[in-house]
Amino acid sequence: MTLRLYNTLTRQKEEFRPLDPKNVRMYVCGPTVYDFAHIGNARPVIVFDVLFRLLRHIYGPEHVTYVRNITDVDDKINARALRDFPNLPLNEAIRKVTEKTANQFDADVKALGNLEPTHQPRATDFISQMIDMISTLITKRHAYVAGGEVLFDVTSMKDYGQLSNRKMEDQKAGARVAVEAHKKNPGDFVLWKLSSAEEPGWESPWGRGRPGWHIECSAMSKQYLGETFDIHGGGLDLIFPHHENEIAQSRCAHGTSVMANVWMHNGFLQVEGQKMSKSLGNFKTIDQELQKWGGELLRFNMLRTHYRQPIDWTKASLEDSVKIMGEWKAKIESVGPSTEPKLDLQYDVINELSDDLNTHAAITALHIHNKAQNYSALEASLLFLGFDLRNSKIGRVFNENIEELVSASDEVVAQHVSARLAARAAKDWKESDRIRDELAAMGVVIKDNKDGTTSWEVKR
RNA sequence: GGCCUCGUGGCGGAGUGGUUACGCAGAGGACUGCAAAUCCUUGCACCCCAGUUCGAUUCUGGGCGAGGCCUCCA
Repeated sequence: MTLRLYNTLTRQKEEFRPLDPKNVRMYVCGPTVYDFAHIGNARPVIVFDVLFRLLRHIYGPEHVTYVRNITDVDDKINARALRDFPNLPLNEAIRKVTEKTANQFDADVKALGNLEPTHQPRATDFISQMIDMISTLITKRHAYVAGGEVLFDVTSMKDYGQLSNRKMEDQKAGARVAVEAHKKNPGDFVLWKLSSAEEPGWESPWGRGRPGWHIECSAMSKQYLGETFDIHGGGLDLIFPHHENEIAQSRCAHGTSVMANVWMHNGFLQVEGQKMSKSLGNFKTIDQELQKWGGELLRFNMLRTHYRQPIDWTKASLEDSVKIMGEWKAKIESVGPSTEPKLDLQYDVINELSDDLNTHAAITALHIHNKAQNYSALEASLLFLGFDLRNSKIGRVFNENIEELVSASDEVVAQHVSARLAARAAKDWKESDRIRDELAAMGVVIKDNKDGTTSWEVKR
């Protein structure tokens, strides 16, 4: 089994060779918890969960460490805290905001069928490690204190810009990057900044303040995965500046030539062909989409597109997914109760995933198992990918929608169905069809089964 | 301006130097009182131009087009 992964650092697919097969280490940047996570936030979580599953399969579950952080120190959180809890002391208000949204995130992610990461650290629990790292950077002359901030000096690192392939002099300094007098170079970034009395802060050698955005990931990855590890993942937008700066911090602090061997980035998500934004009114939270479609469906829809491609999140595509998943669920259940389907995991699915996580090709393999009526293999593969269709509600309309679509109670539907059965027994086709039309008007679709019974389901 | 993606049939979306992607929708058939569901069969493609090649959708160059990043936005 050869696992090949596309590495942003080298811009090509490479064979994956862990530093230590007994402890394969992966770090993924998680969300900033200032509000409900949106559907775009779900993409890296799902994509890297599939990679986590694949690594566990190849190296053994106990030999893979997966860290996904939660950012709970951020100026947007502060703003949210002031807005939502104006009467509480700021630190308390912040904790309320981050607890609520972090719990929501956990619930969302679980409903999407993701395994729990090995560790899910919060930035605020690692302030002292960040302070230590910043001190080291100052000692090694990679950082300096100026204007109430500790700044990283990008010229102190010869190959800064390697990941994003950027040279600082090419950037439109002055036009896009604010030139601030206290910075030695426009590209220097904040490691620590002082807080005013109203802002949250921690004591440090440089005064009461808070960490910059990038240092937390450097500190937490060091804590759990060491100075050098295997895979670092996140969204495309994090390549610059976040990941570039993480690399700078970690490598300069530890004196290493690499931070992570493989850097992986998922593509962005659009909604109905447009960028998702609050101003366009097409902003979708995971929670809303879960209510509407259910976790399995969102997960499936996400994996139908290769992780590096942009994905267009459309109703049409979701409905397509409903058809596929609904059929598979029916097929899997048609063979009776599950008996150890895990034993029937086929090579083809693993093989496709091993080619840079080609989930779409893996799904094609599932279609082929379905076609071949190999439902045990189908179920095994689905379980491997995180789909438990037997316990899902695919094919059923969700929650409140059922009320909208079916304008009659179950009893009324049942009365119609039995009246129609009687008409059919009497070969009164006209009456039978009339009742069927009536049911259709209520939003109910009739199926006459081979065994003479009639079943119905909600019309989509 | 700099850096980076991508352009495949009605739609979604893989992949490949020569041979069927796959799914949805469409068409035909089986089954059915008629339908639905299911099963079988099937039409439809690789942005434009030049080059390399026996042969390119796949490689190289150019063009056109779309998107992202350079703003603590996954």
